[in-house]
Amino acid sequence: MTVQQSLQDTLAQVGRALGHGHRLALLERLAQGEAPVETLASTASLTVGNASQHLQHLRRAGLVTARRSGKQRLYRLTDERIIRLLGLLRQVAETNLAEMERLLSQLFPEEDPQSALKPVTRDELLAGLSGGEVTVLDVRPEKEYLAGHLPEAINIPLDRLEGMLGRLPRDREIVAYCRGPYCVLSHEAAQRLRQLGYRVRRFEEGYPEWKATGLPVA
Amino acid sequence: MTVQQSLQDTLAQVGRALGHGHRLALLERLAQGEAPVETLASTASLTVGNASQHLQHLRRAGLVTARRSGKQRLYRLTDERIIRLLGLLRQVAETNLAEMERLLSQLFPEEDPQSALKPVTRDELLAGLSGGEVTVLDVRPEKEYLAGHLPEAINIPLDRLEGMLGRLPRDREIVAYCRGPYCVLSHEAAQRLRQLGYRVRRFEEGYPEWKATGLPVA
DNA sequence: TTATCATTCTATTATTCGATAGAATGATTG
DNA sequence: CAATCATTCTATCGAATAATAGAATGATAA
Repeated sequence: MTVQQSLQDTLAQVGRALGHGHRLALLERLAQGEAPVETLASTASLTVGNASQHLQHLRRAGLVTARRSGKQRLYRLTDERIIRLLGLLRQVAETNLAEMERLLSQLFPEEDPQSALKPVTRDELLAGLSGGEVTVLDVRPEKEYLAGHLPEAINIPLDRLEGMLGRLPRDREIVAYCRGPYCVLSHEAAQRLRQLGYRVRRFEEGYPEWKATGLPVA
Repeated sequence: MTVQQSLQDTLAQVGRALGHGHRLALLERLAQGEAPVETLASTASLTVGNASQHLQHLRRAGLVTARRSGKQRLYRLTDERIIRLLGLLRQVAETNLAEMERLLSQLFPEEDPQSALKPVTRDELLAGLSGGEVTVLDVRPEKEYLAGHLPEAINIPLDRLEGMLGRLPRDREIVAYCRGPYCVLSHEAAQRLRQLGYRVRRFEEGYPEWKATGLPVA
């Protein structure tokens, strides 16, 4: 076994860590911020034991680390670059696998590229923000909002949407975002708000991607 | 099984494709340019049958495609982004896994960051090129050189180094590059040339990374 | 100190994956 | 059309991986 091969095997260990849906789900949740095993397990619909094992796997691959806090153990991503890695994985999959296209059209049925409802790109959002023309809406749970959010974003968790309409402007364009490109919270929110007469589009990325590119967060 | 889970499983398929040393070796060779199965098998030290199976795996994950040419089947990467993906994987592994550090210090023993021999970064090379101060040396096999190389690079395959010294300047700084960050050809060349009195350092990346960032190639 | 709680560790079992050898395919050459 | 060549496909076996349940750890709270 040459050094070259050992290097490749070590790299492969990182690749293998990305090679299971449950681990990707855990990473996606961790991209929102650190969390204890139980939270991670429940958002990924896993038993605690199983989640723990997958987290060990991720830890050995250097993708996550943990710190103690009371009797909990809080996991977090070791590195901002892991979010970029996941983003690239998505891009490569989207452009090269027909299966991805099929699944995405299921997830976001009416967002074909011709539609006026197609998601807002990062550049469009930045332009709208600096021009002061848009209101930014964060529809994630309050806990995730508090751990970090886009500048000047208003937080209305999806399940309290109807009760907090007062905080949204009727006359301005609203851009809703949530956890990431495949998160449906902002999509759902945009649909419901449109029915009520608001002008809303969803952001095509999420909070983690925004943060990972070095843009300001609050 | 929700759509979200299917998406994650599909992404995981791409991750899993990166999760085996042999497949990473195949991808690395493919990053130099398209090649038939036999070439790929021999550079990765695999039997043709085994290489073929791994290539099918990569194909299903959307990372490679093939075209016929005569009775050969030429494989290539589907996407420039795959090179960026591999680069990120490396970066994440290097910063988070102690094992990587250990292996790299074995591969490049005298290149500690304090040394004057530490590799040339992309920015340094670009500066040297535009200033016309450096000679660029490509030590890959001629075939790979002909498939694409850095602008104004001189090709001297490592195994013909001593016979072609006449093409190298004695008074200018020489920057040697090869297949990628973990390729030892340029390292080996630099060592041998230094013994002969040339001023040589190696480029910290390789041809594929140069090309993938959109820099000009010949 | 004991009890409790979050988490990890340790089998166990079922499933998937990787390597090999040999047959099958399918394009090209004589 | 037969022979050859590059590659893929199929079947098999051994190795690695994933899920589960239950025991063990180790920090905190009573």
